[in-house]
Amino acid sequence: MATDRLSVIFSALADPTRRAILARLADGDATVTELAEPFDISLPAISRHLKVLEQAGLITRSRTAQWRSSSLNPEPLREATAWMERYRRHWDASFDRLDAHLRRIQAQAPQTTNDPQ
Amino acid sequence: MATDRLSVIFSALADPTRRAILARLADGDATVTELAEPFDISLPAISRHLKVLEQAGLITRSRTAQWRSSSLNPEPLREATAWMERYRRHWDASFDRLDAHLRRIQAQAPQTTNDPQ
DNA sequence: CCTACATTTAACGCATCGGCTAATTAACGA
DNA sequence: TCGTTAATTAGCCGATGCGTTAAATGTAGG
Repeated sequence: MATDRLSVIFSALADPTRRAILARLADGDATVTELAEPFDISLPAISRHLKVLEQAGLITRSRTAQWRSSSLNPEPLREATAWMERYRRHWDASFDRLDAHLRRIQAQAPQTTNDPQ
Repeated sequence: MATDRLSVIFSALADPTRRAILARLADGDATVTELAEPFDISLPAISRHLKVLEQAGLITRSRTAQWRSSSLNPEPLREATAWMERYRRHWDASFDRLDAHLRRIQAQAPQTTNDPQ
């Protein structure tokens, strides 16, 4: 069923290997072999993790000769965070004040109003 | 494998029904039957969704007579957000400035330093 | 005690996930 | 053109996820 965007993003983040890959990519682009190096799993497995991350929009990939470089695309993290932000007032007492403050400096989008997922 | 805390949290959030349940609970506690009402799925299915949410720490449950009330516990969302925040600098150009500002007003925990997952 | 109501547990089916090895594709370079 | 290296695809397997229906459990109340 996981057909909606947020489900795809959260599913992608649910795997520790994939999160570790994202962490690695935060330090710079890397090829599949480079990304596989720290792990005990096979190259095809890494390849499929990358496919999952790509489909979630969390990485983009480019090809140079026979190497496929992956780079981090954190935009979906922003989406996921945006969803969670709706609950921030429940955990952070001073959220409202801070939020208002942030919006003032940032002049962000007019606030996500009411999409239930 | 999903044995680490973040994996459990993200897995719980990966299902749209569970996210909708959380959204509902943001408006106040509810019983299993009340939570099931908007959905086309069986009560046992909802019951298991609640179990998943509970194991992720996203809800807590209390029993009054034969009713089990669920209430939102957003603390894990804070954890998940904390993980994502590490990438914020990649998507938000003005993050560093804002982050510093936030830390100044909030006097938060001394900043997550270096846990790779 | 017996019934009704709320919820969970059991047992099943089916799809997806995450791993593997083997085979294939793609590009380079001698 | 042939061999090497990089990466993906194919096919398999066991585990898990999410749904179902039927049965069991727990609690209140006549």
